[in-house]
Amino acid sequence: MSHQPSSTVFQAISDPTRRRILDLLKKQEQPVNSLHEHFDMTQPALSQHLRVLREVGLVTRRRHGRQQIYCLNAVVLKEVHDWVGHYEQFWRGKLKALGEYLDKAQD
Amino acid sequence: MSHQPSSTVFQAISDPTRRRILDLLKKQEQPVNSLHEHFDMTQPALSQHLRVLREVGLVTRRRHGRQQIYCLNAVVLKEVHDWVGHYEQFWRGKLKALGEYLDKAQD
DNA sequence: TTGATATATAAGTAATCACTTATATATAAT
DNA sequence: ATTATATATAAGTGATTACTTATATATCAA
Repeated sequence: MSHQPSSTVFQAISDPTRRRILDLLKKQEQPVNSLHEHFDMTQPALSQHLRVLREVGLVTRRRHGRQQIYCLNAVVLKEVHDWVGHYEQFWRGKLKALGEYLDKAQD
Repeated sequence: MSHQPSSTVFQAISDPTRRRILDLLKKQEQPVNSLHEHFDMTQPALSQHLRVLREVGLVTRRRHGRQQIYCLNAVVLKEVHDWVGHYEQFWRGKLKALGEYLDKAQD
């Protein structure tokens, strides 16, 4: 039972705007207009990014009056964390060796 | 001298084929024809994916006779690992709480 | 040198992308 | 009811993507 990680989460976070949205929601859940202040694009453009994030489950929303409050659902990122985690050993060894080399080179 | 719009690591790993290439190179460095056996696409298509990976530094290559041996350079993934790492706390708490809830529910 | 093998690049294409403007929907305020 | 506000959807566009086939380059073998 080896399922490939679903392509969609990786694709969702491949866009810098969407990563920034997540970074903002990490600090605090907030409505669209509040998020919009941080971006140099139209409101529909932002709403489209939010839709992509919603569709992969990275954010949820709830209505508050006229506003939609967007909220991070970070657990979806676990898939990415797990995948990249399998590579950690491959750079940790190298960086450690580099550090030790540099330490010695100082003498 | 104009350079190509440099794609980020996030963009490079957004494609499932390229993630599979990295997974294969994680097990062992290998030449293009060996990688190619695992994919249902033409050799040029694979070479183009390898180029993307090279351009962001995720792989290196060295010539061995007629072959080019591709080799993982995982340290580039540290950027991704660090970014998702900042979200870890947001799912860890929730999952822990869920686990405890399920434990209690068993009684 | 000639031909085979391994890989890369070039050119073309259909699908997807990230945007835009225009418009629709839902709620709130007057 | 009418108007304003907050957000979403629709339709259109140019750029980028992931592929294809055709061709170029580099190395090896005869």
